[in-house]
Amino acid sequence: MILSRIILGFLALGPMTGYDLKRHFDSSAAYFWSADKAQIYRTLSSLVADGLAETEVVPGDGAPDRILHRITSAGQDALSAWLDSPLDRQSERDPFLARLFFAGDDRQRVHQLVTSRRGALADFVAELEQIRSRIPEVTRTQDPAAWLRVQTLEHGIASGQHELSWLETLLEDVP
Amino acid sequence: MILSRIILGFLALGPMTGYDLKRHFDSSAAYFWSADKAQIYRTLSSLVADGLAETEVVPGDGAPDRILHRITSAGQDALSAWLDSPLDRQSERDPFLARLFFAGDDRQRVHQLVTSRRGALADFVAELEQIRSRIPEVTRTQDPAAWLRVQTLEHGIASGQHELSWLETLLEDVP
DNA sequence: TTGTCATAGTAGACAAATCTACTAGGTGAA
DNA sequence: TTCACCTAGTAGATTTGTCTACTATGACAA
Repeated sequence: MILSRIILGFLALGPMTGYDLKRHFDSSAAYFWSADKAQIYRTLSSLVADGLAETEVVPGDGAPDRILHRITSAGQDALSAWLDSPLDRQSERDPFLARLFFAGDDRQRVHQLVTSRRGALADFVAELEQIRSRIPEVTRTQDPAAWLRVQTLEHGIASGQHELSWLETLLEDVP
Repeated sequence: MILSRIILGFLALGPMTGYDLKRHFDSSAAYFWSADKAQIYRTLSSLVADGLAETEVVPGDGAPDRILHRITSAGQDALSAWLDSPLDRQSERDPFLARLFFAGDDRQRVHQLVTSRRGALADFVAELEQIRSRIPEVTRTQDPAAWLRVQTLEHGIASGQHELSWLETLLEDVP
């Protein structure tokens, strides 16, 4: 499934441990995917079982061993196949919109809901901007892959801001 | 979980069958939630088991019976409790952004990916606009609950258009 | 008249996601 | 020096989600 392909995508950027991957999901990938720790480790195991990744144990003297995962050439092929496969219809799922849809005619409830979403979203956008600020400037010609990653991040920021401004107009209409 | 609350939200608008719910998920709820048919029926059973909904069998002479589900007062309470409970942190998941992030420096691949997303998204937005066009105009003072549902739909349309225009600029940059 | 679509619901298998709770050592602060 | 947090990984249970395949009937079109 998709999580395994995303993990392959990260492994293609360099070998890493389950813990490294978890940090990626919580930072650079936060605006397009999330993953549970247990799920990451389980998926790594299945990638190794399928020959799409291989492991190398880096002994941590005293500290727990690090299990580095490296993408294999079969893994590269699987990643490419995924990237080139047709997009299946996206099922949009937005828990906030779901609530708002049913919030009904209770002005107070709507106000509270919108305000708390605004707070959470503002925090999220701020986090993305933090991540953005730590990435050095690149042009498309210099490093197309890095440039593309920045584009997706900036889109995440822009669409967050777009929703924020919608929330503002909602709050004006429901004072 | 959330699906059960969304179903309660629909039942609060009027009693309906599993089939009715499936149609709602495929139309009016399409921009904020999707649900599998089997999942809907299973969730309905658990709502009844928990006393949050009750059933009434409407015999279809010849045709299969319709099992109408009606929200109970305990169900109303559960719905209210959900609407007023704190929003948990939203985990954004976007399979298209996930692919784009890893599409790397293959210009052709990026172009193809963006183009096909544009096609699918344009179709989706067109569907939402179709749904919008079938809803009569309401002002907030006339019917606040209906007005709010229209607002969420219009936000779905607007954010779709926002992404579409981003895809356009991407295509200009990656010709 | 055969086929397809819409209605209405059931059953089972399987895959994926989440939650909780562990082991185990290192670092830094109150 | 206790407590919390970070690193690194494992184990198990449970919940959700998805897919496939069924039973039935009515309506409509080729």
